[in-house]
Amino acid sequence: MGVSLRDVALLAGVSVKTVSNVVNGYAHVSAATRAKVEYALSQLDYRPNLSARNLRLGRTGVIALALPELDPPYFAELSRFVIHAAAGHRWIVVIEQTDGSLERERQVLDGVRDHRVDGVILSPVAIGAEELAARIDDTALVLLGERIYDGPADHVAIDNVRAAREVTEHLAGLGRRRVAALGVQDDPATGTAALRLAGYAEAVAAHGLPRLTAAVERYSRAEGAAAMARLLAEPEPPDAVFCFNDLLALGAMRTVLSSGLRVPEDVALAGVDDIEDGRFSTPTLTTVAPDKAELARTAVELLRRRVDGGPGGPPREVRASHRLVVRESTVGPAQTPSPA
Amino acid sequence: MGVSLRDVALLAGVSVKTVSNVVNGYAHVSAATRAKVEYALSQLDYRPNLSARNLRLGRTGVIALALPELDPPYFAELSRFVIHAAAGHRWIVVIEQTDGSLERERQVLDGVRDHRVDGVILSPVAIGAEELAARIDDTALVLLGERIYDGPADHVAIDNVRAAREVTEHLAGLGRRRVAALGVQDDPATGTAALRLAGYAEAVAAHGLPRLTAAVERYSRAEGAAAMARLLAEPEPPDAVFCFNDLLALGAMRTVLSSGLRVPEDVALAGVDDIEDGRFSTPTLTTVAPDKAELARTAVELLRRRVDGGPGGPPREVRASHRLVVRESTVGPAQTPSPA
DNA sequence: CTGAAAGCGCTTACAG
DNA sequence: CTGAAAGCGCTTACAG
Repeated sequence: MGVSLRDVALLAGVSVKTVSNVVNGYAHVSAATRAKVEYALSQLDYRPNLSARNLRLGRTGVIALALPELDPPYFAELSRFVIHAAAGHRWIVVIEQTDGSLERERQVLDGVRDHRVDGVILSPVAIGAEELAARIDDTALVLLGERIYDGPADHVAIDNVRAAREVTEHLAGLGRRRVAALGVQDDPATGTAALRLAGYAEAVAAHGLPRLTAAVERYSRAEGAAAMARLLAEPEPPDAVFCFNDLLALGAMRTVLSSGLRVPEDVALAGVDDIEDGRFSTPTLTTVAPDKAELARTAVELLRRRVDGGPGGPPREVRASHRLVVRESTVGPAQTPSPA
Repeated sequence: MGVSLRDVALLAGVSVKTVSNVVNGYAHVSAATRAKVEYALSQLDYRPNLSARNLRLGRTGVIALALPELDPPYFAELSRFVIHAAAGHRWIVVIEQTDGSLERERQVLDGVRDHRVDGVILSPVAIGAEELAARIDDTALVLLGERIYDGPADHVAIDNVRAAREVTEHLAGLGRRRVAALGVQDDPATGTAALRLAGYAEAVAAHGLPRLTAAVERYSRAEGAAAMARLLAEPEPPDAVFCFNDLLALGAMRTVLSSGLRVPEDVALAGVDDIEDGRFSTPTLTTVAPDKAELARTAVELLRRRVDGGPGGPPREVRASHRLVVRESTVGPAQTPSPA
């Protein structure tokens, strides 16, 4: 192996403890001793062995971020923020892709008991609140997403119902009379689709508008495109569509445009997530932007509390902020730079 | 802490060594002993402490995947494959975002010496071959990307010159007479832009076509859009553009469409990377698809060799395969499903 | 086939 | 302010 504390101690003519003190920046080391040790440290180019330190300290310095998949833009963007936030706590982040499988989600949770990671930030898909409650005795865990609210672990999410209501109201406020909701799913009451549908329903009811919905299996461009095609095929197609995420909206946009209709003139479109793609689509996409940095920071801080403080009180439900970002897909081109 | 080998040994009435043998699946354990041990193991729900095992074994079970950023779709998609490939070697993957900073790249490389990770898969931006050679004495390292060829470490990439030639030839073969290259940069001879420009130059020269180029600072949609605007503003604009990656191409597409021109009728567009976005843009995007799974698998295997085998011979230069995927942005709609 | 013991490198009471 | 020693949990020669 490499250079150990013992090697440094030998060279500096002090004890291992003293070297450890210097390395860890403890006070109460005489200037002379410190100088000797620091000289030896640099002379030998000492690097602490993190495996040893972690064994001693009973931690790993690693946390897991478990997502269904990494490549949907929303998850990739969120991951970036989580990695940054974790670095601030001297944690490195292992990305675990669960593919939404129950078995994989269980494995990730086991990572804590295997001393593989100090804690887990999980965006659950398959695992239920009951099983979670049963298996996370001492597992530091923070939940993300819309799957489990008021569950057995800390949870951070935006206010989905309010966000959905706001987008729908924006659409209605533009004078649209047939505002559809695209992305309905047969999920539990606290699922993403259910919450966004609830917010949509509140808004259309308040405006006395009809309720139009299109269901999907997955939140992908392809499903968004197909669902939009079904909406357009109806006798009275919508003049605005609130898509439950940006990917669906981008797929829907493709369908609208390729059927010769215009966005937003014929159909206004809005999504959720504020992924980068929507800023560069033609037209650019109106969306709900969750504060991803805040989401990430909060999740990491909650995890830090659990790791440091043991059990530490009942699970916390935290709301992160969001804002409506209005772009061309609902209000038309503003000052789009017209090339040539 | 939790349950240790010693606790299991006590309960089973055997030595720690024997429990370790059973846990690690060594042969030569009598059936009776094995049964006793396994009973105790499950009774106590034993979990090996990976920190301890790693300290003893001198490894961490973690590798780093260091990329400039995670959210460009190409990197997100590639990461997913790397994580899968690494799992096959019982490695978990820490994603390190370097932001292209030299300091961050150095830190990541230090991770090996800190016993934080067993090895690093790095897509370098700032660090040069010379510095790399100087600092990677015993660091297991595999390079990705186009920045460093024939450097001091193993390297995997597709054949960029050939790929660029193939796309350009596809464009020329369609009868386009003014094929531009979008994405030129002032980078070293082995940089992405230089290699793709070389392939492009070979092809246009072979077809007796003029050489038209547009430079960019970064490979983003925004820069692609801006560079395309400059090309369209020229007296004789191109009728086809080979964009050095898909993001640039998607940006360019936005510019072409919003200036009232058609893709591919007026301007054919092609990119590189085969990111998912290009499969759902309007029109869908012709591109060079690197075999990302092969890239990832090869990188992980090379790393495994270095970690297991010590130095193990001179650096290897490996080519991963790619293929041209022809879509609407060069040949027009084929059987696009026309809704309603 | 199984056991007793050493040691990986670190941190931390406990003395002095 | 500094040192000698124990111990985190594991694996591995070395015996028997």
